[in-house]
Amino acid sequence: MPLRIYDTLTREKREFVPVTPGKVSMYVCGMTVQNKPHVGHIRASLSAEVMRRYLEHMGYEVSYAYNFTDVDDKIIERANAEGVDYTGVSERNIEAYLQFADLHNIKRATVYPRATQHIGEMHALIHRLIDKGHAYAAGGDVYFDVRSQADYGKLSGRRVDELREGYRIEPGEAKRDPLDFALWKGAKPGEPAWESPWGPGRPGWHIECSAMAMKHLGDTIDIHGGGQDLIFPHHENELAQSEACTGKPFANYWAENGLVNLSGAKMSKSVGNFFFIEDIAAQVDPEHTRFYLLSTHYRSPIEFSLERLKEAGVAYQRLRTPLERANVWAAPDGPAPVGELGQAVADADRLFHEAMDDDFNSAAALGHLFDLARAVNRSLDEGAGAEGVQAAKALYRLGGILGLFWKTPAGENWSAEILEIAARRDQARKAKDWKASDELRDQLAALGVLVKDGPGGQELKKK
RNA sequence: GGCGGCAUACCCAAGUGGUAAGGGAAGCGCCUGCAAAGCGCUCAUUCCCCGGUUCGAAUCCGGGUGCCGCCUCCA
Repeated sequence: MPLRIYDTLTREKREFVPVTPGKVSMYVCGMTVQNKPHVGHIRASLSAEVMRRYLEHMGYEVSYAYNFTDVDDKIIERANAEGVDYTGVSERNIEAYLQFADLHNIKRATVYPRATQHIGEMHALIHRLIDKGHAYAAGGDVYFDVRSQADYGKLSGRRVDELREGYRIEPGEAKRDPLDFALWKGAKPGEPAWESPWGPGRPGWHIECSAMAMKHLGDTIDIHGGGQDLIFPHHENELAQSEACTGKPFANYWAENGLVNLSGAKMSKSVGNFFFIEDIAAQVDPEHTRFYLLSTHYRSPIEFSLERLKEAGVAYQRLRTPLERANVWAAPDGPAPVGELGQAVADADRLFHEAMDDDFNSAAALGHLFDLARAVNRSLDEGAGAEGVQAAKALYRLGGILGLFWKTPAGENWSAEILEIAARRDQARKAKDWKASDELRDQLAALGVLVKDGPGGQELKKK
């Protein structure tokens, strides 16, 4: 079954056909690095990354650009407040983003272009737009002329004449039409500025993405991602100026991800209700967070709370248990399972791929993994040995396509106190002193250690 | 006001014409000294409401209701 991807522009799922056979180009509007990364940034990155992983799994060579907008009003504002250069703020937040992306096993993009490193490319685009009559310079700024683009609004389903007159024109702006947007902003005193044919200034918000996408991926990219909150105006404007410039389609599939909600409302910087990923990572295993984010389709909104995450952790452990029982990380390859177990592996493999082929439906794909986990546990219970281990490895590989199961079961560094209590419990248990043994188990539980008794004796596990 | 999306069990969540995946929680059973884990079984005659199309609809059409997002910076 061919891969189908939902496209915001045409509002339908279409079979995926790359511009160049065997290759895929992806561009994702990444962070404006004015603050530390929050959960929404991680979700967007993850949504795109899973597409990338799956495309690579299918044999495509993927070029993936994730950009950083490293200069804007809020970055400047913050830098001024801290008495540092704007790069002091942007560099720090880019580092934080990469750190937490790594922590959640988000593969590094092919390239991380930054707005300020593409000033020349932006100037070139602006020149072309002015030459073609789609842009005009006014008062040190340069604006895109929205009405010069007949199909402006096609991505977000808006029409210029229907757009509410609720915007405002900043003092000093010289737009011909209120909907026109800045390609180049003339510098105000004290702001970081770059020289340009229109005077010193800095990029408008949208032109950077067109410049970076075209430079690194070409005039027409296959997949364009980012949060759904960017559809208008950002993606709309990106599309308009790019197509006005090249006359070619800018992106073939607009695959925007759904937003993260808190208590039913959108997580938002402006509202102030958001979680820094740093704070989540301090309390929740990154594997659990990744699993949770993948358990809802990428285009649906997702509720984020510690309770949900905790539930997801329990569910995720169900998937990991058979892998740990079989120790797939260390087990050598062997003959594929046959019979009923072999059938369970084949079914899971097929259903997993069918789900992912259907617009990267990781939620459905994960559901099929649970069926395989049960089959593996059953075979392990029945002493299937090597076959069960190979079935577990099949589960491990499927999860790996989604970037799960990357943590090997770490040998825990138990404190001397815990080891001492555990030793006493082991003794009590061997002496069949159940009362003492259970009390000691309670003590360990209070210290966050779970004790499991198996044929080989007791086993300690972090709760 | 305009544009878009969503509404499936106690909770989360798949499912876009063929007769309701999966997970959590809960209950029963097996296993276990007891637990934990695992396994087996139970848990929506029904998919927000009302009409319609169809042999057949959670899925399509029309009309409601509710919630969310965008229209200003936001992933």
